[in-house]
Amino acid sequence: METALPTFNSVFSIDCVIFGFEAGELKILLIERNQEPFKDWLALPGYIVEQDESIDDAAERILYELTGLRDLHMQQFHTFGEVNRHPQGRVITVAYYALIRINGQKELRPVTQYARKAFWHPVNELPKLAFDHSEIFDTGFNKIRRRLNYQPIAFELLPEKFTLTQLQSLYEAVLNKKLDKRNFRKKMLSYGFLKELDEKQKGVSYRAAKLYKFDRRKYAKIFNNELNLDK
Amino acid sequence: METALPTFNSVFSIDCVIFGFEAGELKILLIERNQEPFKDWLALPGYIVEQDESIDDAAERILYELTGLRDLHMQQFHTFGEVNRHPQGRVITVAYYALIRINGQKELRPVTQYARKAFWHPVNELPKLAFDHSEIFDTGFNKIRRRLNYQPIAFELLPEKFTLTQLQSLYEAVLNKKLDKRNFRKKMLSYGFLKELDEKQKGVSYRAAKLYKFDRRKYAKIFNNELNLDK
DNA sequence: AGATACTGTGTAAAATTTACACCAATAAAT
DNA sequence: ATTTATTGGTGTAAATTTTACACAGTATCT
Repeated sequence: METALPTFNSVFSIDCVIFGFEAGELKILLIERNQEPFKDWLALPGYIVEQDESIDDAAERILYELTGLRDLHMQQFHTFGEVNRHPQGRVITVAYYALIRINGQKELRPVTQYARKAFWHPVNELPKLAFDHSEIFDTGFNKIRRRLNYQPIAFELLPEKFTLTQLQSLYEAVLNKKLDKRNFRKKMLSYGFLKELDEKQKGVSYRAAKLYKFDRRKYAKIFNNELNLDK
Repeated sequence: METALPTFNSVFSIDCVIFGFEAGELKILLIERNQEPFKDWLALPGYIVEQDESIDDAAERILYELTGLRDLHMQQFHTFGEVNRHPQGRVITVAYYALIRINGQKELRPVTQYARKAFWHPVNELPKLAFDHSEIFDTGFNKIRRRLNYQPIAFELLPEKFTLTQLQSLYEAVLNKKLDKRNFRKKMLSYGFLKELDEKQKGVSYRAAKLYKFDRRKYAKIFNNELNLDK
């Protein structure tokens, strides 16, 4: 395709802020860079968009190549376009987030040379990251904190079957505050999109809790009304 | 600056969704294009980012060049990166919105050749726009609709001094629904960030209403608490 | 049998949201 | 001067939602 567009030596990239939840703790996916600049630094998984792929496609591909994870539901949340954010040239990056259940089964294994390894790191006490990735992370964390209140993102972080206590501790981890147990349950159940299972938690050394499932269909009804929620 | 980055022939652009409010009606700023592709079509004001300017700076510059408007508080809301969204090559665009009081004083006058003219158009019954600008507009409109509930954007659309009825009709225009007069006033005033002036509306052929001002300082107090609003 | 650790439940008070209608004030028209 | 037209400005009661708060029940482990 011929272009009449003025251009300069410019690059689009994608950076991914991937949240996971494990042992009551919120974590984020980092890589150890194996390439200049910022070689050996910790960074968000991120790389350059190809000419023939949309940015949404690029986000999926890049995350896969750097971490081995696929099929996440990724969503863009902000674009970072300061002139000198990349030391080697002009790079504008579109940041995406996704949420995932951390699962011992899913191995984190980069399939490119650009990352030496990928691993989960608690969101608290994050080290300094390469480029402006610390800022990107902060922006992403604020975004999901807000979206937690009006999007069903919590359930992407939990196993398919979960207890109400697990759900609550996830909310507490994201919002960084304690919630009242009775009020939390009352409210969650009142929405009507949690399905109580005939099953209990296993392997705990105390009274086992009931398991619940997120009912996406029922949620959709409520969610479709969400835009005119404030009648 | 030398670069080791792989690149391709690619372009960043900015598109602006600028809302204005006039005569109880919500409007949007359009241009008539004077350049291929989509010559003579209506479009959002938008153009290409330069190498040495941040995307935020570019947004301001581009809006000025195409419409003559400056010093708006612009905010990015989404990035559009489909492969074929531009017929002449790969162009990824960052969309910004801003809100402004429409004011006969401020002339709309493009300072480049790329736009033949700029003008306000009611948001209802928008014609088909160039590129994917209709989609960009829709996304932006949904964004401000949501933000209206937690950001003081309404006041950017109104004159400095306004009546409660004007404020209400703005909310009604953005949310596209009728609100109850007494409840609306009660709630707005209860926030405490509206300052009642010793002045009344002029030039109306009926009982003049009191004028109010938005008190940004008081708002800031409330707004700083906004993140932990749900205690 | 006892210790441990978490599950699961209800109610009353407070705060917020909703629904709803009429007189007052002003300017324009007669 | 009177009437007409038009919007301004106001309160209350009912319904709903949110908040604060504590203890007995049950599974497991020793």
